[in-house]
Amino acid sequence: MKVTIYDVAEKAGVSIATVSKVINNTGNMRDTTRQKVMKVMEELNYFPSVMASALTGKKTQTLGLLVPDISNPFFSEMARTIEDRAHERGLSVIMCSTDEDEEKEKKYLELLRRKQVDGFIIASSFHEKKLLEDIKNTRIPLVMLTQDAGSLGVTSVSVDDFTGGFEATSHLLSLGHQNIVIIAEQRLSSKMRIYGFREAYETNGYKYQEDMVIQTTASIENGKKSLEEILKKKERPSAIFACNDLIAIGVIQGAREHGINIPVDMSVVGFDNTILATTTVPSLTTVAQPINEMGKKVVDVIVSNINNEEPNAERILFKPKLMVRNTSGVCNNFTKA
Amino acid sequence: MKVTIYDVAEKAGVSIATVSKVINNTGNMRDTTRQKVMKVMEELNYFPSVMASALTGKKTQTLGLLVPDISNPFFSEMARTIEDRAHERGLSVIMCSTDEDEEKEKKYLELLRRKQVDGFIIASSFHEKKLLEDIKNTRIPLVMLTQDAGSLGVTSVSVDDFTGGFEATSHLLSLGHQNIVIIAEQRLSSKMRIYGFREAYETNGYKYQEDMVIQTTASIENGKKSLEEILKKKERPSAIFACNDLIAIGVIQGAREHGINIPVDMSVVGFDNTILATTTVPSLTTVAQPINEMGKKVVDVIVSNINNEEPNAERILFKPKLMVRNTSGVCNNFTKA
DNA sequence: TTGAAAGCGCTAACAT
DNA sequence: ATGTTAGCGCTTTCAA
Repeated sequence: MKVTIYDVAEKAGVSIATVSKVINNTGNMRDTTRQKVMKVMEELNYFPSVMASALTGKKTQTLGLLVPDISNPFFSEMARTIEDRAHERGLSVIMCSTDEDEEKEKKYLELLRRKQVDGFIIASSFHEKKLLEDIKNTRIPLVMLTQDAGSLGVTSVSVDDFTGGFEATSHLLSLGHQNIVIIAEQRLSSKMRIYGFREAYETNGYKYQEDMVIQTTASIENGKKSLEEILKKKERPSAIFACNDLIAIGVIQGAREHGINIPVDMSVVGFDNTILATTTVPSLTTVAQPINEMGKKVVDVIVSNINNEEPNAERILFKPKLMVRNTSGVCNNFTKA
Repeated sequence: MKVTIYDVAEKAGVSIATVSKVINNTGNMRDTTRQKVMKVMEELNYFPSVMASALTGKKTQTLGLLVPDISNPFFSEMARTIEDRAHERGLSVIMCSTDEDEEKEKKYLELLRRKQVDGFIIASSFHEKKLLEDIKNTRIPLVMLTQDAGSLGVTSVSVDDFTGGFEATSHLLSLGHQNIVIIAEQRLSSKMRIYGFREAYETNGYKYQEDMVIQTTASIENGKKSLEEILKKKERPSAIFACNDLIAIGVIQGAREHGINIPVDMSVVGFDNTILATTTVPSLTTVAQPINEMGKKVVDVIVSNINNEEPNAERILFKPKLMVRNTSGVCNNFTKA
């Protein structure tokens, strides 16, 4: 059977209270006693049960991470840094892919609560804000990642999407592109990128119009589909700003199938700077999010929330960085199909 | 405070035993009682604590998944299907990236044991086999993924690496390549792929030599480095068989930098068929592993092990599928630098 | 410096 | 059909 604190206590000839104290490194006791107990724990190959200690009010030492899709390179790269940092801080992480599906969001949240995770990192955009409020009211630490917390009053860590969109657009404009289409997701972060686009666009004296935006969700397939839609327009744009790399790559693949030369006939810029951006050919001009720093930061924030109980709601914005590569080039005025 | 079984019992005017019975859907009771209790649970927004029930000997309903690196697309894609299937079966999964590092393997295993996971899925190749034996002796269900269980006596699910290597090689041979170099990892699966290579190679009357193999670990960077090493050889191979896509892509990138035209000057075939294979240009000829089926299977196996207690050790091999794309072409006898 | 004992939220006999 | 109660493995006063 499993070795328990009782076994250790018995073999060491002390009480379980004493053993507990050495486990938690609390209380005072003779050094020889501590040594003795430690030795026995070693011999018995004893490991305290997280379950049992959690039941007495201590932490479970596990975090819940909700992402839209762990197989999306952006999130798997993010998950990796989160995992590493969490382990450094003594926490494990349970990952859940929601597909931005309302049912799953609810189910996973509930599940993780039942498992008494010490805190949540939410990188999936929640439909039902009430669920999050509920978490907050229960005083379970909660941090938003990759998105703003809105009126929720918790801290959020994300990239400065507005600036990212602004810079991507400025880059395109500086290359002479005026007829640009944006392919965006239904997330707040995408909206901010669009605002950034708009700001840059209008500042340059052009007129932003609603129909410059196409909505979709993140996948290569959807990138292709969006391009098809774009090609049906009377006027073909000279550049496309995709709100993430997956979509951008779909566009590039679709373009190839249509014999559209990128970047000669059309420029493309993505967002995220995942592994795919450097792996595709031509390599993708994209807006980099500092994934590693963001991942680290988000666990540092949640850890401090867990320890301090003080839900100080900040908005932490990281600086995006435009990575100019080979899918963006000067506009050749190729505006007719 | 957190609402407990007592709160429910009190408000419903029954004992906690009754509440427990409705939670677990066991025992007999008047239907009206069940209804009443359920209603109260609803009203109180009550969720039973997994901690507490696990402490009484029930399952924690969580799985431990050990992979080398969750940010490697092969593993993140695998993790996604595992996660989905696990959730279908009522389990969450804690993911840990070991980097194939002995320290981390040990640490994470211990951590997960303390958290009383119901079972382990091990996709990381363990240095210290004893740790795994220990798990097995403790009767915690354990399944190997992506690798053979060796003498461990547990079930394993993997692709038929030997056949995969064989087919990749046959493909290359049929294109006229004879001077082939393999870039492999230090894992058993790579070894099997090499054996497959060897079988195909020798069957065709060629002589396999140790120096046809270069060892490295999975990353684009290492693929590049390996190519550098290869280019230092007196004779440049006409084809390279990389034991996974990441390495293959590194080779392709390196080749481009050296002005080597793929597939004209050199053919490359990878292994895994991750998203990167279709995303790179030219698209990568690679050996596909049926990631989705494997992921499903591995959780089905672990779930049945958890339920039946019977550690029936099978070796489940999935069929690989060669995906011929654009990095492999006929040999142009380009053997001198 | 050490130990006894109550309690964490739940399950599972065993009673009633 | 329902309730009483003894644990599960640990933490934490409070006493000794």
